[in-house]
Formats: sequence, structure tokens, C-alpha cells
Amino acid sequence: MSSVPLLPPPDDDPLLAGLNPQQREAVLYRGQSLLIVAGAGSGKTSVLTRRIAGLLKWREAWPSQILAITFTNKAAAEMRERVRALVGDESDGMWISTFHSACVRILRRQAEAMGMKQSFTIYDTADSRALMKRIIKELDADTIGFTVGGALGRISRLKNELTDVDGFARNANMSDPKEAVLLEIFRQYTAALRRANALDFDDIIAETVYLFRAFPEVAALYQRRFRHVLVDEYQDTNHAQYALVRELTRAPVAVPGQSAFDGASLTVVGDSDQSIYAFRGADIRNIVEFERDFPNSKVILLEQNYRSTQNILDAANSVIANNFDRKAKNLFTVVGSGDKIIGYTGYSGHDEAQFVADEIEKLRDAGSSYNDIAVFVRTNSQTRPLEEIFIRSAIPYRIPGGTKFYERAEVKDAFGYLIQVANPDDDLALRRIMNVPKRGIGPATEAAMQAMAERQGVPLREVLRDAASLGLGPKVTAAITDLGELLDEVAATVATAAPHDILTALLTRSGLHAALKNSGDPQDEARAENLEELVSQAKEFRVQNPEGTLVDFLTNVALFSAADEIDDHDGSVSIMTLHTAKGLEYDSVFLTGLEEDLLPHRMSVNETGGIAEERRLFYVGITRARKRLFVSLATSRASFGDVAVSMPSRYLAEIPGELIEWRDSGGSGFRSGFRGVRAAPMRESYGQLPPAPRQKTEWTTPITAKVRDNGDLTLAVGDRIRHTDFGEGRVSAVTGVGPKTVAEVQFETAGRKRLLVKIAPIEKL
DNA sequence: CCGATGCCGTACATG
DNA sequence: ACGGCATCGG
Repeated sequence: MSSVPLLPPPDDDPLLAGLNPQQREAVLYRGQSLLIVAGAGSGKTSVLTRRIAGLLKWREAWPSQILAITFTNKAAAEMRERVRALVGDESDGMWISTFHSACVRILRRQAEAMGMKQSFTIYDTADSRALMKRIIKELDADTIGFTVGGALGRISRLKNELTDVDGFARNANMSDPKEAVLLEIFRQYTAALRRANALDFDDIIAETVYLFRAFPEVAALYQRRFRHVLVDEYQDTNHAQYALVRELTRAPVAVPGQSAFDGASLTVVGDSDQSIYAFRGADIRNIVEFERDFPNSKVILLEQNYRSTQNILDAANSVIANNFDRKAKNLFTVVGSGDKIIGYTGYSGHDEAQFVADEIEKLRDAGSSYNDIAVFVRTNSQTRPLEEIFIRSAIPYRIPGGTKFYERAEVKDAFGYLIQVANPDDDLALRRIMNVPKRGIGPATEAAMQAMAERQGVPLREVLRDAASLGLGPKVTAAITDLGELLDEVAATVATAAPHDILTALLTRSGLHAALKNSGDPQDEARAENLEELVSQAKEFRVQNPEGTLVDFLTNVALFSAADEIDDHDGSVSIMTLHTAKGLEYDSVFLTGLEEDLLPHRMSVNETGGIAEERRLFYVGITRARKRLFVSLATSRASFGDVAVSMPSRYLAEIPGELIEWRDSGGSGFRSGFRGVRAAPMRESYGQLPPAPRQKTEWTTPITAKVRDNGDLTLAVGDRIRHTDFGEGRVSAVTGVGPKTVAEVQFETAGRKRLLVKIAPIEKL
């Protein structure tokens, strides 16, 4: 493939329409390696899609020669659609996916070469933890200070650095007993995964690199195939991902009699100011040293911002300027200064949440859609007060990544069955379901089975087929045999049956669904519904992927991420962590919990580079906003059951004061510190003080934790009510039906509020 | 083997 | 505050 376009695109080619000179160059540049430094909101997705579309449209590449790596599955799907919109069916056959999805695809194809079966299981964090727990217990490693999380963290870092067990054995300091034990833990963990025909998340990348290095002819298949490799969010790649990119873009080994291939062209897009994944091994040097790593590379800087107002950009610029070891970059826009940033200091997380809810309602009244509003938090625990207030205020919301649907016990149980059908070597999955639903196989029985499996060197599943040899009672023997038969019979259908049919068969025949359905416990009823929901999801998967096998379904679920859950059109406000927010944008953004110990997080302040990394997180949050930015904090916050005083985040003081309009005490957020608790006047709309004077403790958590139920309370326009926080008011409108009935109430002191009648802490007067 | 009780760690971010 | 899980009694 020539490095010059075969047919130079005409200047008026619609693919180039509306691009600024730098963007245009980023679309058209042809060479071995290109770094696009894309500031926040600089139109990089547009550039990336047009670059790919150009390669196709101008006949420089076939779709199958393109590999584009995005940060999320959702971003991949969107990029695919956008390229398709530009060039149509010509785009079929491209690989656009995340690192993990691309690697799993390669590994399943090449499973034999790497000594695994095609049906390998992908362990999620909980699976890895369960396995590690057994190993640490077995080795008594907890007595010398090993924890499950600690050991997994060490191993994860080793894998991200492409250090395998042998490599670690060579380099570890064996005179240190802890290192020696860690080696043994690493060895056993690796062996257990192998035996189970399973990989953890880190293995997915590392094993692909090992595969390519061990089998140059396998690597060459992909090196010849992919002529253009593009990587988005390059600042958040770790060493293993970097090595993978190097392998993919290396010139393939020459094959006698065949023409030689150059290495593929590489385009990376990123912004070191948005690097926020150091904790999982992301190495900012990958992007900072790109020019050194890839000689003769071209660097194009995109600084014009098409997303935010100048006020928002000014705030972002002045915050990030405090990170000293960065290349100067200044975002600018031509849209004008826009609204000021709104600041609010609340008394508690609930007070802060009430501010957010009230502002959201104002935005809504002014014509905003809930979809265009997002609330960002640093930690997942911050979502709780927001949820409580949103429910009470009848604000529809979603928490991408917060549902944890796939982490529910009953859902994991269902997956235990599915995995055992797909991958009988996976002992962990079998142990999970051995006695679920209860079938009389207790720990003692399980230990006997485990011992037999180990004696014979077979997977636990084999023992199910020969239960009689265990010499146990007739009842338990029959239970074991039945389970084995169930799994074997369903497994026999796996080649032809759709995932949802396999799932239904397992749920029905195991009695798992019926056990929950018939238990009489309302919580079990909800669990049964979750299983039904899972069946629906499996059906939906089959609709989206008519050829999708059970293994495909399991892969899909394993690699499903928080950001993939975001639905831009479902009419709800999104509450998410700052990490999940990366790459997204909203008209209105609420940055909450801007407090010391939260942002920067207390765990980060002692880490090298921690303060700078947290500042980037703040920067990412600010730059998500298009038109309106709200920053808020609370002077006290509940954690672990009690309440702690909190101080404003140091980063707030890095925003020029004139850009922020504080809605509370009138001072800056920085000065309003915890002195402000007493100094601030109790504003009618946000202060939680009800009409009568109250004790100090009562303004911290005015919300009843348990959900109220007003039953069939009905309200009509004109009714007078009393609310525990807002006082007395008059109903001005009623909308919605049944449990979703919403009353709009004009309170005497607290202003107008929308309340979900069923659960609001109100009484009719 | 199963359910009840009480204690302990949890919660920094994620594929 | 809450759930997971270890320990105990039935």
C-alpha cells in the first residue's frame, strides 16, 4: 500500500467538510506512524472516523485491513455506525473493538496454539477473588499478611508488565519470604486458571502478546491482515497493550516465495491530560514518548474545542496548568464565554443531592432533557444520597455500572451453570452451583469430590459422572449423579441451541428458578425475576447476533462495561463515576463531592503522581460539560455509618474565582470550608432546616434511610400537605398514574418541588 | 446439612 | 449501615 493516497481526495470531498486545518491534516496524513494529540472536545472521534472512512473511500485499504481500538464496546459500535454512515457497506469487515474484545477474538481462534480450548472462560474480578481466596487459605498466606486484593493487585501489575511466573521467579528476591510466598501464590493461581481453561482480564492482553511472540507465524497472520491500526485513548494504555500494538504493527516474518510486508501504519489518538487509569497500569509514557518509540512519526495537535463554552474551558485550562510536567496545551473555542460555573456547598451529602435535584428540575423547566444532564461522582458510594433524593423528587436516573446486575448472586449462579455447559473444566463454576439450589451436597461432600478429582487428575465435573465411587449415601449420590446428567444432557445441545434456550433448560431442570419463585420470600421473588430478565437478555443477544453461540454470549457479558450501559435516549439523568465519564459529553454536568479525601481521594495523596492524576480526573470531569457546569461539595459526609467533617477540594481554588458563582454563603467554596457550616445562612430552598429549630445532628441526615410507602395515598390539585423537610405546601399539579404518580407541590418556604407520591415523606393535611 | 446469630471489614477508580 | 461469613446449635 502506498504511503500517498492513490487518488488524492478533491478539496470538496464531503469527508473533509467542516474540518479545521489540523483536523484535515489528521485525516489525510499518510505515513508509518501518527500521533494525534486531541484535547478534550477537539473532535477526535470525527477525525478518527473520517480517517478510517477516507482509507476505505479512496481505496487505500479494504475494510478487513483496518483494526481500530476504542475504549468501550459502545464507542466501538458508534464508530462503526459513523463509518458506515460515511461510506456504507464498504465498511463491512473492519475490526472495531476494545483491546479486550479484539484479543479474545484472536485467542479463541488461536486457542490451540496457546494450549487452551476454544471455549475458555473469562474470569471477572469476583471469580479471580474467589480463586485467590482458596489459594491464600490453602497456603495460610494470610498469616504473613497477604490479602486477596493485595495478592491479585500484585499479580495484575506483573501481568500488565508482561511478567509471567517464570519471569517473576527469575527476578524476585527469594531471600524475602514474602516474595517467595507471592511466587507460590502466582504459580498456583496461574496453574488453577490453566486447569480451569480460564483467563482473567489481564491474561487476555498478556496472553495475546505471548502468543504473538511465541508463534511468529501466528502473529504474521494478523500483521499481514491489519495494514492500518488505530488506537483511541492511547494515554490509558498499559505496557501489555503497548507491547500488543508493537507486535501488531511489526513487519511480519518473511515467507519464502511471498512478497514482503511492511509493518502496518499506526495512528494513535490521545491526550496525556486525560490519563486517569494509572491504577490499572496505564502508563502515561506510552503517549509522552511516542515520538521516541516510533521514529519518523508525525504529531498533530488538536486544540480547538467544539464542545464547551470558554468559561468552562478557562476553568479546565487553569486547573490542569497546575500539573507541571506536561506539554503546554490550551483549549479554546469560538462560541463565547457562556454561563458562569455554579457552585454550592451543602451541609451533607443529602443536602448536596437536594441542590443537584433542584437544579435539574430548573434545567428541565428551562427546556433541557434529562438525557442531557449528568452527575459525576468520585466514588460509587456517593451515589446513594443522590439516588434517595432523585427517587423522592421523581427524577428518572440511571447509574451505568451501578446496577451490578451480573454480580447478583442468582445471576452468577445462572452463569455457573452456563459456564459448566460451555467449559466443563471450570471447577470454580461447578463449585458455585454444586449445591444451588439446595440439593444436599454440603462442604464435606464437596471436599470428598475435590479429593477424588485431584487424585485422578481430572476436573471436578468428571467426578459427577462417577458419583458411586465416592461411597456416599444413596441420597447424596443420586443428587450428584442428577446434576452431572443435567449438565451433560444440556451440554449435548450446545452446538445447535441458542443461548437463551440453553439457559432456560438449565434454570428449569436444575430447579433454580422454581426454588426462588416458590420460596415465599419477596426477595427471592425479585431474584427469580432477575433470572427471567437474564433470559430476556440472552434472547436479545440472539436477536443482535443471530449466529451467536453460548460462548459468544458469555464473552459478551464478561467484557460488558459500565459505559456500555449508557443509553442516550431513555429520558433519564446519568449518575456515574468520573472514570466512567471519560469520553462522554453532556449539556449540563454536576461535579459532586469536591472535597479533600474524595477528590483528591484519600488513598491517592500518598501515591507518587496521585495528586496530579486526581487533578486530571477533575479536568476530565470539567471538560465533559458543553454549556453548564455545577460544582458542589458537602461540609460533612457520612461514611461507614458515621459522619465526618470534610474540607473543600484543593482543586476548587485552582478555578479562577470570577468564573464561579457560589449559591451558598456567598464566599468561595474554598473559604466556605467547615466554618461555613455555622456561618452560612440557612437558605430556604437548600438548607435542610425545617421551620422549627432543630438539633445539630438533624441537619446531617434528614432523609429516612428506609423507603416509605404511602400506599394508595391520593392527592388532588389544591390539597394541602406537610413534608418532613420542606414543611407545608399546596399541591399544584398531579401527573402520572399508580405508583408513579408525581405531585407538584408549592411549598410555603422551600419553593416548588416535584414529589413521587408513593414514597415521599409527606402527610395530607 | 441447614438456619440463626454475631462479628468484621468495607468503600478509589475498571475491563 | 450493611452484607458476607464464620461459628454454633438443632
